Amino acid sequence: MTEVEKQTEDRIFESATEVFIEKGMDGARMQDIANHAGINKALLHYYYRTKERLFEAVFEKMAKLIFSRFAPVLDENASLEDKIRFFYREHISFLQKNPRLPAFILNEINRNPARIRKLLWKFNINELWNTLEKQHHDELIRYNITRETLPQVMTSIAAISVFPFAARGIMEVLFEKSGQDFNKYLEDRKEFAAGFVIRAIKGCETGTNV
Amino acid sequence: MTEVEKQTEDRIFESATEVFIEKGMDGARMQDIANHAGINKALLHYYYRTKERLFEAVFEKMAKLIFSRFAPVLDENASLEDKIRFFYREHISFLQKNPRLPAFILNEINRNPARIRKLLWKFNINELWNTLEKQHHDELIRYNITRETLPQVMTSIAAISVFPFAARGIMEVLFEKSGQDFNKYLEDRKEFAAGFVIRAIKGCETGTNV
DNA sequence: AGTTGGTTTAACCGGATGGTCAAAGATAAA
DNA sequence: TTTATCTTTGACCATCCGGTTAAACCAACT
Repeated sequence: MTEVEKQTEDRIFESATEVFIEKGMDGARMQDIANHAGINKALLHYYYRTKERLFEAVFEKMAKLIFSRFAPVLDENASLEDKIRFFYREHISFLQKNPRLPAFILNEINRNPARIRKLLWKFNINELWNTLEKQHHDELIRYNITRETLPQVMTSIAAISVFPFAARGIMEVLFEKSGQDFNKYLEDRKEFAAGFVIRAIKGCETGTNV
Repeated sequence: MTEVEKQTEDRIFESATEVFIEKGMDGARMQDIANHAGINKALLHYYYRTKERLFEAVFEKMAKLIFSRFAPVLDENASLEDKIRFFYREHISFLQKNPRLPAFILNEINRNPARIRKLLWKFNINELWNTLEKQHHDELIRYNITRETLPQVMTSIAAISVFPFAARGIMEVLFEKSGQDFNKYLEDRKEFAAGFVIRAIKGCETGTNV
């Protein structure tokens, strides 16, 4: 039945997601995924012909999931500063719920750059920047952010929320040793990151107004 | 002869480094490493008994290489701001020469957290922070950086230089599409990052002086 | 030349792994 | 009940891969 079929296919997909995220494409075993889903290994190949295709399905879903989180920021009708605050609150909360996602994506990007190339090719980055420039034209000028420095700013913003998760393994040890709590750090980071970035871009305001 | 022996062992190590960095522990094949070094596969096991040990040797060397780059900053006798500038100049230059290192380290940390745990256990992070606090006590107070926010600041600093390399695969595509140059971006980033961070921490100076 | 000790190789081993296949089970239509 | 179609399984296969072994090679010393 279609009901059962969907159930099985979904269970496979979910199991594959867990195993792939934990072990990566190379480290994951089809047998592990089958065991995890409580089914026969042959059934994996019945629904997804090869390991490669199964992985592709998982990766694409996860990549879209993580990138789609960037979009809502643009829809908001708010000042640039408020958007930055909104972004960090949402984005770090999302990553708290999916803490292994960044490492998974970054690892795969490194392992197989061609895949992300194909995926990103549809995605129009120029349009995103144009939108940003239209929405916040005055603010960008006031903050002295040009077409040249915009990538610098954007990547810095992303770095600050993604890095702690990508380097989670190191951070947890360091925090443990210095008697601090990683979760508290993440919770605080939502506000800290926003303040940090806003101060950084306000710091080079042109003196024309204030 | 010892001369020849060293040559072989070094050639193995170098080949292993290249292959492991490109493919990761799981993706790398002993046969590939042997081919790359122009020797028989059995010879790998003669010098490094197992794949695990060979990888360990490579990983430890690379980890030390990347972390040792953080130390010289402390030795400098300079203001905090100058140290930040110095750090980004040096660190980004280093990563430009070893662009795949961050992804390699981060990936392995994710794959096998126990290893980095063992490695970092010797390394005393508290001492590093104490040193920092002693060297820049007044500046930290002026910038309102407390024992609680210091990790926030430090991780943000690291994130800003490491992230572009960890996410290199994405960035290159995006830059390519928007007609900008990734290398130019990295070159500019040495100064931009420093300015960005300095403005961020100066922005919450206590008003006692200025 | 013969012996010794370290180095290098070809050939091989056993288990893991991605993938296939034919048959059994289940389900709904006739 | 029979038939047809889709789902699920156990058994199996070919290949890959890390690792071993025994013999060849080679340099130094006697």
